[in-house]
Amino acid sequence: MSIPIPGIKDISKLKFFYGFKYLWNPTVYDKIFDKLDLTRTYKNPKELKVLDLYPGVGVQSAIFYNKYSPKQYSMIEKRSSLYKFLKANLEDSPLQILKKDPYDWSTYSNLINEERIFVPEVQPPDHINDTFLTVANVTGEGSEGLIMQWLSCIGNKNWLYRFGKVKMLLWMPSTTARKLLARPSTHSRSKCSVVREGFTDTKLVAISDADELKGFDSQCLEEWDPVIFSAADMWPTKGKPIALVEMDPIDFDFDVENWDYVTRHLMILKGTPLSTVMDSLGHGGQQYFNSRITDKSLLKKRPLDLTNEEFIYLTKLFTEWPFKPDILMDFVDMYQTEHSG
Amino acid sequence: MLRPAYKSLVKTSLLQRRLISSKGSKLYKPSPDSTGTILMSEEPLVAASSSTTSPPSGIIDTNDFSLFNNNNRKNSSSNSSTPYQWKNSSDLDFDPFNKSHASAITTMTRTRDVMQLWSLLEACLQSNLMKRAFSILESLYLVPEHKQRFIEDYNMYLNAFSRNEPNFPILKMNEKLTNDLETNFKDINYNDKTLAIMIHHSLRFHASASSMLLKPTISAYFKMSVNGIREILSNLDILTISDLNLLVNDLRVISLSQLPSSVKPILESLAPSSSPVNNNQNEDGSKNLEAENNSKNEKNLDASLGSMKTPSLESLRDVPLGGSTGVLPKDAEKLIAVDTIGMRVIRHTLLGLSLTPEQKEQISRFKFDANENVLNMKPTKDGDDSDTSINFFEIYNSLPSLKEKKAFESALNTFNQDRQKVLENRATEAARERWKHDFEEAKARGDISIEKNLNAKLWKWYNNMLPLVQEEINHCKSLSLERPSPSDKKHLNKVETNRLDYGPYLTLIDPGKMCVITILELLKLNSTGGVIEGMRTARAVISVGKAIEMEFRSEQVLKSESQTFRDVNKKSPEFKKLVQNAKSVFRSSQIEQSKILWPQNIRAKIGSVLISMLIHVAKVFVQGVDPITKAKVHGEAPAFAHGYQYHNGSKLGVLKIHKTLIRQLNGERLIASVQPQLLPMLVEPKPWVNWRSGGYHYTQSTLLRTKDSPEQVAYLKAASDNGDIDRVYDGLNVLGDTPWTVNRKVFDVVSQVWNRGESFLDIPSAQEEMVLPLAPPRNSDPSILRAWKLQVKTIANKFSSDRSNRCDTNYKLEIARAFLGEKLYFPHNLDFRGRAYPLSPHFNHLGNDMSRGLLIFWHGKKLGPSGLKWLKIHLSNLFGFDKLRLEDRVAFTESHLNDVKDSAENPLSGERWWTTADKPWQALATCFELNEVMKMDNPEEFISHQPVHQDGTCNGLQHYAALGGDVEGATQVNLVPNDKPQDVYAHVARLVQKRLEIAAEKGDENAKILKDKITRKVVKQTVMTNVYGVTYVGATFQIAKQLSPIFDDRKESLDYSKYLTKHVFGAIRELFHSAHLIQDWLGESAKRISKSIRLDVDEKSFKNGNKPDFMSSVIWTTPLGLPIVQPYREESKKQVETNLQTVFISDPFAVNPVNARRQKAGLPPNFIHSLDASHMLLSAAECGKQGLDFASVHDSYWTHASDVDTMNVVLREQFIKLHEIDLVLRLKEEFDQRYKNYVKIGKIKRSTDLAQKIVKIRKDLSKKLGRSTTLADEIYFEKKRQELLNSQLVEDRKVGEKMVTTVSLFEDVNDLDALELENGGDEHSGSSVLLPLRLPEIPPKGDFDVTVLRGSQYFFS
DNA sequence: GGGATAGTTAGTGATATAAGTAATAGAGAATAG
DNA sequence: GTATTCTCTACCGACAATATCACTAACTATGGG
Repeated sequence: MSIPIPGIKDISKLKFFYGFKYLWNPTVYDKIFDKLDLTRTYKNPKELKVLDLYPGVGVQSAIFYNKYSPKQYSMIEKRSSLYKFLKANLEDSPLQILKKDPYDWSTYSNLINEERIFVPEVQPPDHINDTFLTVANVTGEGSEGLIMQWLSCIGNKNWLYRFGKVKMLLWMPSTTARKLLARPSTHSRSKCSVVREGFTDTKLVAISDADELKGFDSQCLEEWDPVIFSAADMWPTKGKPIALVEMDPIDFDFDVENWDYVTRHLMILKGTPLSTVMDSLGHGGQQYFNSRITDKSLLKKRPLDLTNEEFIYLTKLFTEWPFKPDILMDFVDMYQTEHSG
Repeated sequence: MLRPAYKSLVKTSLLQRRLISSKGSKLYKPSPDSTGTILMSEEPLVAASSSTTSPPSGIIDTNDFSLFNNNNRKNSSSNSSTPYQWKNSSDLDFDPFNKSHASAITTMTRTRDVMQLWSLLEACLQSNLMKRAFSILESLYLVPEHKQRFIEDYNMYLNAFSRNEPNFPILKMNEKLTNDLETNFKDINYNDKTLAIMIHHSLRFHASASSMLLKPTISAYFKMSVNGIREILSNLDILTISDLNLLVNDLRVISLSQLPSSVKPILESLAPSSSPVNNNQNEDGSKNLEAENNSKNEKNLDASLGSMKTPSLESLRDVPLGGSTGVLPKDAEKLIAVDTIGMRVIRHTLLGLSLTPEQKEQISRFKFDANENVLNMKPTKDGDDSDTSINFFEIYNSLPSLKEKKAFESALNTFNQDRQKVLENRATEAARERWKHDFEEAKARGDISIEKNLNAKLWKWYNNMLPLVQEEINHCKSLSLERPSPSDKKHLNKVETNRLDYGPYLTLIDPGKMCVITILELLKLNSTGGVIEGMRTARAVISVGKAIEMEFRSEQVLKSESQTFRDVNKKSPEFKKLVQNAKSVFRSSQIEQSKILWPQNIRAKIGSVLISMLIHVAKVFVQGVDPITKAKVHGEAPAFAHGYQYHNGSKLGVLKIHKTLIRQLNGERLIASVQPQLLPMLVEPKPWVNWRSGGYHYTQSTLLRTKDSPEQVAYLKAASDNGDIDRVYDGLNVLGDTPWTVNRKVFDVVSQVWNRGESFLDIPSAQEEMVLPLAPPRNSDPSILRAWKLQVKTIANKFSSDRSNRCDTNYKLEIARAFLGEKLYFPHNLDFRGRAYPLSPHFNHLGNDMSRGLLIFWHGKKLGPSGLKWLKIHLSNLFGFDKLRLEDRVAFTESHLNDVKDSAENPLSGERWWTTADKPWQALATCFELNEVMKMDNPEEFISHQPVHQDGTCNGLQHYAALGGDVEGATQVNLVPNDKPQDVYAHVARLVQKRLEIAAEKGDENAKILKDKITRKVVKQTVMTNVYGVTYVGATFQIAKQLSPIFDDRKESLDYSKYLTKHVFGAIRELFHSAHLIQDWLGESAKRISKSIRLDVDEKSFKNGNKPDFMSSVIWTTPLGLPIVQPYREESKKQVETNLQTVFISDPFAVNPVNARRQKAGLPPNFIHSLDASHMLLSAAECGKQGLDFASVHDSYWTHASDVDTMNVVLREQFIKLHEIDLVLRLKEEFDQRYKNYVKIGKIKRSTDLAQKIVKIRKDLSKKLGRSTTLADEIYFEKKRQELLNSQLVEDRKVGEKMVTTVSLFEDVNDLDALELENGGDEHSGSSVLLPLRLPEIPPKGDFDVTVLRGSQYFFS
């Protein structure tokens, strides 16, 4: 028995949410799932537990379920109209619909620890967790921060990543995908792409606008060979293009806090060569790094040009700096309140 | 839950869209057809025409309020003596008094360019870059609007040229002038100043190479005079005293009587004993000029000279005549130090007084040399003070007779005049000297001492920085010489291009001074702007730039002063006074002349250049631990580091200060880094005589703290030039003339507490390190990590705010220490509503309780019959018992006399009763006095210095009650006599309580829980801020803060607060119903005004034909004639590139649409504040007249205990005077007049006749134009109609009368309100039309008779 | 010497930045449609 | 013609985002006739 997939006529009645968009065309989904070839990772889909964050109207959820029939498929949807929509469509299906807020950390601790509704299996970090998959749609314009936070959770090995290397299929605005996937020496290279490089192996799977591809590295594109669909295949049809990425955590071993500080500060002046930019790390930074960096050609590079390996190297030097600044004090207090009754 | 996108993303993009909206950029290049009138920003944007044509009338020029006595609303509009000055003049221009909005758009665009050019011109001339200056002149000449004033710029140039080339022959100079004006600048005519320059040049040339041509040439120049010889001679910035001496006494081409009165006495005394022969001869010729030439300054000086004795010839005989004109002083600083004459005389005077032997000893030892004894700023150990300085206050107090006191003060004043000059001009050098001194001392003790001693370190930095600065200046100079034309920028790299921008400015000031200023500024800014150990870069670069500019300005004044008076050597104190007076008049005019301010971007650039050099050289020794070897490592690190921090994803440039230095700063006495120019003054401030002359002697300040708004300046200047705000000056001058001194006893206590480093009252303790909680493991739940981060942040912020708090206290204390025993004054100016503030930051009587406790009046007055009572009441007030009957307050103090005694005698070791007061430091000060009084047999004889306060009870509401004639409200705020004071807050609390009880009975759960928790304190802040228009949300937070101790859960407390706020608002509205009606009226009026359109707005400025930018701000005139312009407009900020980073600063010349929301929210409080400011200034002026010492903190008036009764009468009378006329009605009439021909966009029913007519006009028009019409088109035609109607030609007027426009149709409509559709009405058939702007009817006034408050003793108490 | 074209640059506008939305949430105005 | 989206949030003293890239207009330089 397969689960009915909501059609465009049904879903177009719903009003939209701050740029939240999703692919609705099942044929495109077929292509995407072919490309993903999930059974490679999940050899036994019957044991798979899927957590679907912001499923929207559940098109993807239904297709996924029909394809793989996982052991558990839980959707977390807070927005009332969408929740109602899901309830109505999937009333009698095995898909679980939970009205909780995916933004709230406590949702997960409740779900997993207290209520024990959704309990994934902890697996060692030598392979991708083959019984737990996360799927999310964070295409809303204001929700980019959430993606970045999830990324840093990979670095912290907390949140869902305490269960091991959990794959995530993540819908996001294509601009966000471009930022995340930027390679060194490209215009879009930024801190978050270094983070992505440091913690994950990420691939572009699908994108809603062929024009957007020019923002990505051509070599990578060749390798990824993403599914390209048109704006008509998503809802709402107008608005900014979206992209689907596949995100696998990887092994890493460096001092995350210091690395975070170093990358953050260097990427501010990302066009300034290391021969002058190091002072922005703290009092006398340039002098120190000049004395420590042995490969002088590195000094000619700009932060924008650095690979994560190079950032890790700089971080190592940074942590060995006797006069390094206090990285905890790296913020300003904008809101001093005065005046009391 | 996912948040809506707008919060983060869209918000920023909108901000950005706005700042770069096409408007801003287009303004740089005005379309060639925009031909506005000449309206440079320093020119009155306000009707120049009206002020010249309309006779001064109405309230502004009348010295009493008799014109106000019209209490009848219906009558007053037809009254011929209208309350505002401009009413008479409206027949000339169709809107004569407001050129600021619309015309500004077309003219301000160029103003911006001109301003930049000016400032550059001035800079180039000062740096002797004559070629570049000339090319700037050529650019300026091309600006058509500027032609009228061009000659002034040319004069500036010519003068610099003459200064540069003193040996340029007379004839050649004449040739140059002729050539310039006849070929280069054809349309320009010389003026009298030009002639003055030529005369000055001739005289100087003659001095070095005597010329036969001199006399004929000079005579010729005088004959060429445009406005008379006197006009030429009045250019004292050009002609020196010795020039005048030559002209009068040697060449005898002019007579004494033709001289400006300020210098006449000096020249008289310089004259050979036989009186000038040709006196009468010339007098006739110049008589007719006399009337018009009498400038305000001269009048003022005449007055001040009138009371002064002219020096006898005897004493002046040996004053050398300024015969030789020699080479100009290149270095004006040298001239400063010369001024030490007469100090022996002072010493003699002082020694002649009845002094103790010790005092005499002190005075004999004391060097009366202003340069060596500016202030007690030396970082000596405690207790040393007495050796090096004199406690003038003690000596003054110990003098037995009034006569001797007078003599003492007079001598002190003479001394202080010099010290003030040094203070304002030489302070940077003084700082430098001190550093050097400390360095040398430390050096003698060894290297480690240098590192330990802050000043020694600063000296090292200074020395290392100086060559860099000099080198940079050389770069700038050579670059400027290479490239005289500013547009010639080819082959320059980025650094050089920038250099070309700031170079001319940087070369103006002594490099050494710039180094000192930079260092001082950066130290001062430590821990500001929320940065943990450092400051914001943007703030730093601008502060340094501003400080440099300020230094430049005072140097300028000083330089020209010493040039003009350079040949006058002073021998006798009498003569000196004469010169001092002439100088002060001179200074006023000089300061006024320096109209040009440096552009903000230049300030930033200069600041960044200097700071980056300091970063480069300033090093500190640091210790660290090698993370690998764990060994202690020493090293040298830059003291400052430039970096960035993020806030909400926005970058913020910061300058970090090294921890090591911070620690050192915390332990130091920071006097070395106080901005010396803005300390309290040692002599009476220069009286305010016009809008930019008053306050400090050499440092320029303006009457109004304008928010970079040319509009505000324009109105202010017009009012000032018109003489409309003299009464504002009167009040302000009284405030400035009140002499103070530091309360030594309180100071000693504060000092002790401070040195202990413990937290005491609101002084936080001196912490070395902050203690942070242990970090949770990395893989903890994100929520736990977040909580920890938040905790760290909170602790760090607390730490940082404590430190900056302590730093602030340090400043206050050090300033107080420097002024121990001194007589000091606070120069004041006004915020844009007219409220007065001291100019000197950090330490003044508006500061916190400690600052106030540290200040007492210099003059003492016997308590007399009522003084003791008031002193006791004062103490009770300070303890918070200000809502008791007066006799009960007296009783309170009397019941605590033992506590008073203990507090005074053992302030720290005793019971510390005083620390339990609401305002402990002031209470302590009062205890000290009371304790002394109690020792007296006759308390009435006690001489008191303690200011006693009289505070209005909810002053804002008092004004509202008076405005609305609201009996109930008036009763609540003590306008009505009562035998005990009303407590508004308690009353509101009771009302809320009652409401809650009712609600609770109905079963309201919230009410049941809250009903017994309502205290005065809970509602106090909300009642207070309600006057300022606090919103529901804001009030909820306030109440939540009060409620938070009661409820554990923050969320819960907030929920209750929300509920409670509704009731509090309800209660306030009920109690002050009338006040709220006025508030609403003000708000509605402001809204309508700021949504209105001026007709003569350039119709092209309508980007979208139906959506104009609203440009009209709310403007009104206070009862004292001060024009208030609400400066709330949309901000436009730009990124400016500097050496360190780009900074984001607002563009002061941009003309932006008004911010209607803020205009609306601001009017009620601002209007009320403009009234309480008027009340204060009126009271101040009157108190001054009656010989009282007076000070104020907005609605708290201070005077001596003995004078409180008098002051109480004065302030009541002034309040009554103020409110005798209906101020709301007056405001409405002013609005009606000012915004007469404005229109607004509104909707009317489409079905009406009128709408049909409008549609028809539009159709016709549309046919003619061949496109659909817009509102802009309609505005254009209405504007045309108005122009025709106001035309001089009869035919035109006839055409105009026949013309029908969509607006003119409304002329016959009486009831606009009935016609107009309210927003969102259920009618779908409204059509957008232009309606004449109408303000809502004012709420009816009640029966309260304001005069009854004469008898209300608790009105102010 | 004049005009065209390629190259350069100054200036402006757009966008990204970090990463729990600062403590907060409901009204009122602006804008899109 | 209404509905959605955005913007505040008590007045004054008071005090502020920045780096980089794309694009364009204006200007310079060049090389060929």
